[in-house]
Amino acid sequence: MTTARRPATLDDVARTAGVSRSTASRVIAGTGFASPIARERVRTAVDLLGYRPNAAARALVRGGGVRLLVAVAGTSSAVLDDNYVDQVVSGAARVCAPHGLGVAVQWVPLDTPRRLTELTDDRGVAGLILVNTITPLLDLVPPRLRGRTVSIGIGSAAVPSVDIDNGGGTDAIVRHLYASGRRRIAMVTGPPWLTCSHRSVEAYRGLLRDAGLPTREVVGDFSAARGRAAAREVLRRWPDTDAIVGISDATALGVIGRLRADGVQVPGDIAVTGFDDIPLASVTAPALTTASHPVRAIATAAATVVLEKRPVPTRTLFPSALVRRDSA
Amino acid sequence: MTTARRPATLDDVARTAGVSRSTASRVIAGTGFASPIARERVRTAVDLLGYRPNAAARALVRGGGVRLLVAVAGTSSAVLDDNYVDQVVSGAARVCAPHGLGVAVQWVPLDTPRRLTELTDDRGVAGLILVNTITPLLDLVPPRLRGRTVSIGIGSAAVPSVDIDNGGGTDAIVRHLYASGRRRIAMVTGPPWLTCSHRSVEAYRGLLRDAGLPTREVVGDFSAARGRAAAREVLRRWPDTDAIVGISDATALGVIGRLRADGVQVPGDIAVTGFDDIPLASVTAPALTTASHPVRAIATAAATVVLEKRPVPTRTLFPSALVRRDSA
DNA sequence: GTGAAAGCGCTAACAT
DNA sequence: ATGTTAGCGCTTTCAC
Repeated sequence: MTTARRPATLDDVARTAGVSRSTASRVIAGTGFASPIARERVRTAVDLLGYRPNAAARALVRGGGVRLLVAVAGTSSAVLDDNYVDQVVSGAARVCAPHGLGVAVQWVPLDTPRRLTELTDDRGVAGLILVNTITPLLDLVPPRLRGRTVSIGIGSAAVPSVDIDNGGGTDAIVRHLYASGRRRIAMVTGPPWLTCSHRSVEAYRGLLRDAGLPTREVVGDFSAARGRAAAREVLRRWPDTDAIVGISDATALGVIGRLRADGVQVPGDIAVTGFDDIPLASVTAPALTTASHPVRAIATAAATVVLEKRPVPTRTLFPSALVRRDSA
Repeated sequence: MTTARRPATLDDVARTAGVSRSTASRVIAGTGFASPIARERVRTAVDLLGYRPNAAARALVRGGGVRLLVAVAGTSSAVLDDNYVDQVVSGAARVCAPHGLGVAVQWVPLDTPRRLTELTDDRGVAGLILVNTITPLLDLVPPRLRGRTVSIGIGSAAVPSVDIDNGGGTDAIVRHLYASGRRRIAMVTGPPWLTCSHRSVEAYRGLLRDAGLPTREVVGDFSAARGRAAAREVLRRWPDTDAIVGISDATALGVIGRLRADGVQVPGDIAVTGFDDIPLASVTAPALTTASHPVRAIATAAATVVLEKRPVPTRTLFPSALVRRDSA
């Protein structure tokens, strides 16, 4: 038990283990050779002294950097005020903690993607998680960070992506709507620039086309406020709509709020669906029919990919499952 | 414009500025003396080269650490799966980013507070933000981190606290209820061990006592599920209840869900209030009457205190304002 | 006011 | 298999 004082250094460990620093370093870092005896003695010394490698020193010599950067693209820095981003950052921070790494989050202006370069020029950046990416951004990832970058959203040849299968989730939702007899189905989409939300829209279009049904699209932005406005627009343009697919749970909640204010019954007159399955989705009235979106698991996977920097598939899709509740 | 390659080091800056490393270091770190001319030349060199100090090297020599640790106390690691924690971590990460620092988050078991010591023994920890603290934890903060620790919740002589004025918020809520004619007011509290939630309960008790009204308390845990169960319990124990104060918005939503399932009108039969003013509070049906809780601002303040490590008041309370909507 | 020199704690050749 | 030797990039006495 360390009595008090200065945390133990590698030197202390080596000394008490009766080996050289190099040997101690090898067994601790798990790199290079070491005899079983040496290994054992070092191990003992380590937890006798309560030794914890100094992340800064390690990063300095290896040039590995000391924090994971979560770079979020968007039109304003307000993109950072988002529960989705919070979850990604927090999830990554959780994975990083045991590795002696931290997480930082910064906004990358959509119209000035090269701002990303300033961020990644910093030697302290050990890895990069891109959120809400667009292609120009992907191409700006510096060679130094190759293999240590992952995108939550669309990827590229050089940047693997980890994402939700929103196409599949939307597919399940629209099928459910269709199966329940809905035929005049509208959709409140995400912002057009956000490439990864296109898959949802495409799933919606594909299904309706196959069914010989016309599409009814209104642009949204994931927020409840836009959901409200979108609902009004849908009602105005297509008064006979019998279902509205929201791009997010917040959107759906906004839609429902607006509909109710207009005296429209949900799901009686119009069925409404969300996407995300936020914790509150089961508590609202009516409880939301939606599709799951395991953001936390995705963030964890993304951070893990960056930390372990071992080869990964270009694209990992987390399944999205239909969650049937009362709103549709 | 740096053309490509290896990021500039302090040596590069010194060389192009025609001064010694020491001088360059002084002007960049803003420490020590330097002639205006030297200062100027270094400045120029810095942005000519796009120089960014290497956080790891800096941390190594100064022993300052390289990441902020958010330590969250709780009964299980599930405390980390919480929107509140997410916001704190994300907010802190945002503040840290420009300083070349990262954020890590870890759980501290409530029954093994000394686990905190293992975390803070790490030289990489530049500062500490305690969340959901209890007194034993406060006393475990090592001297090394004095002045670089802040608690979101209760504090101590050695650890300043930054927190929400939940006493004030609850006060406003209960007064509002009373003013609307409610007299049989129940409360769903937070977990008893969580000291900082006591202030809410005390405000509730104080007001009711002053009004000569009996208290009706049920233990909750901030979750909607507990809110549901608590609502049932309230109804069973005090069937004539006409208002329920929830310790959080999620709690209130759970309460409302349960009440509605039982055919109870909200706010007609029973008024229900939350606490937090989450984004969805205005979208639910009925829209939630609640008290604001600027978690993000609090997290930002906490991280700032830690980073700037300048003397701060022992206790900073962020005001909580009543937000009147439809549920009460 | 400025520079020379000595590390911070660790890893990675390079011997041995 | 293990030890010796250089640094990684920066800050900071300590002389000048």
